[in-house]
Amino acid sequence: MFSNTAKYAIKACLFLAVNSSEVNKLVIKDIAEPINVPSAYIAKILQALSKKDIISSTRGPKGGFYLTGDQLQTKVMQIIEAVDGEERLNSCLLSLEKCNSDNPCSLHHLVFDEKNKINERLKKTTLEDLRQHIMRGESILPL
Amino acid sequence: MFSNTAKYAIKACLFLAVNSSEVNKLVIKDIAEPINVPSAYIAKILQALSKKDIISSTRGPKGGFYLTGDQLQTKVMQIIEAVDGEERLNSCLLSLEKCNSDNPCSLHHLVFDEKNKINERLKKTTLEDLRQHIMRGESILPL
DNA sequence: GATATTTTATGATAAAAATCATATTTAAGA
DNA sequence: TCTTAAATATGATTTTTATCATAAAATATC
Repeated sequence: MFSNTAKYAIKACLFLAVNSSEVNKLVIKDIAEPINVPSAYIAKILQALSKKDIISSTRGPKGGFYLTGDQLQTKVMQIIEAVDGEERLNSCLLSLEKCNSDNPCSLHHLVFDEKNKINERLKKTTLEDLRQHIMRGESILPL
Repeated sequence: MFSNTAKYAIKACLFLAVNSSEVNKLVIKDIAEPINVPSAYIAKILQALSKKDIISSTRGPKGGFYLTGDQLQTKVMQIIEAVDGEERLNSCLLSLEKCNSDNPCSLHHLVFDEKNKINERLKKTTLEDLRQHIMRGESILPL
C-alpha cells in the first residue's frame, strides 16, 4: 500500500517523536538499528525529510536528528507526500483519468468511501497523536 | 494501490466480460487496443490468467480469449491474487509482522476497518456484478 | 586552528516491476 | 497435409525502486 520508503519514513519519524528532542538528538545509527532499516537507506530518507523541514538536524559532534514541537504537528500524509510525491493515494484505483464520482469506473463504488476515510485520517493525524497513542499503550511503536 | 499488472488484469477481464463469449472470442490486439495497454504486456498477463483458469483461450485461427459462464463468477480479488500473489492487500500497512488487532501498530486504527471493508468487497464482487453495473450505465467500462 | 563527529550531497549498484520481442505450439480451413 | 492465425513459452530490455558507498561540508571541543 505504501512504498518501503514511505513506511521507513513514518517509522523513523515516529521513533524520533517518541525518543528525541532538541536536547536529545539521535544519530543515524541510533535510529536505523532499532527501527530495523538499513542505515545507509534511512540516512538518505532522513536527509530528504530534513530538507523538507519535516525533521530537524544539526551536523557535527553532538549533532543528530530530532523533532521540534512544531514538527510533532506534522500530519502522516505530509510524510508520505514528502518522500513519495503527492497523489500516490489520491488517484483512481485503476488510474483512470476519466474516473470520478460523476463518471465512476467499475471499482469506484467498491472503495471510494473507505479510501476517502483513510485519506482523511492520514491528513488529520499528527505525529503527536500517534506518540500519545503509543505512550498510553494503545498501540506499538513500529520497529 | 494495485500494481499495474493487477489493474491491467482487471481491465482485461472486465472487457472480456462485456465483449466476449464462447462464440465470440477476442484476439489479443482486440483487447489491448481498446483498454489501452501495450499488447505484448497484456498478452503475458492474459497467459497467466488463462493458466489459472480465470479466463479461457483457444489457439489457432478463430481462436482467442473469452469467459465462460463460470468465469463470470470470478471475484475481483481472485484476479488480483492470480497476478500479484496473495497478501499484497492483507498485510499490515507498515508491513510489521508483530502488528495485529491485539497488538496494533500506530497506524492500525487509522485504516483497519476501512481496509477490511474494501477487501471484503473485493472478495465478494464478481465480474458479472461489475458487468451488470456497466450494462445499467451505473459505472464505466475502464478503458 | 586541528581534529573528530556528524549530516549532506552525490552517485553507484542491485533488485524488482514493467515492457518488449520472438520462436514454438496448436488448431482451423483450404 | 499445408498454410495461416492464433495462443504459449521464454527470455531480453528498460525503468523504477531499493539499497549501498563515499567524499564533502559543518560544527563542537580541545
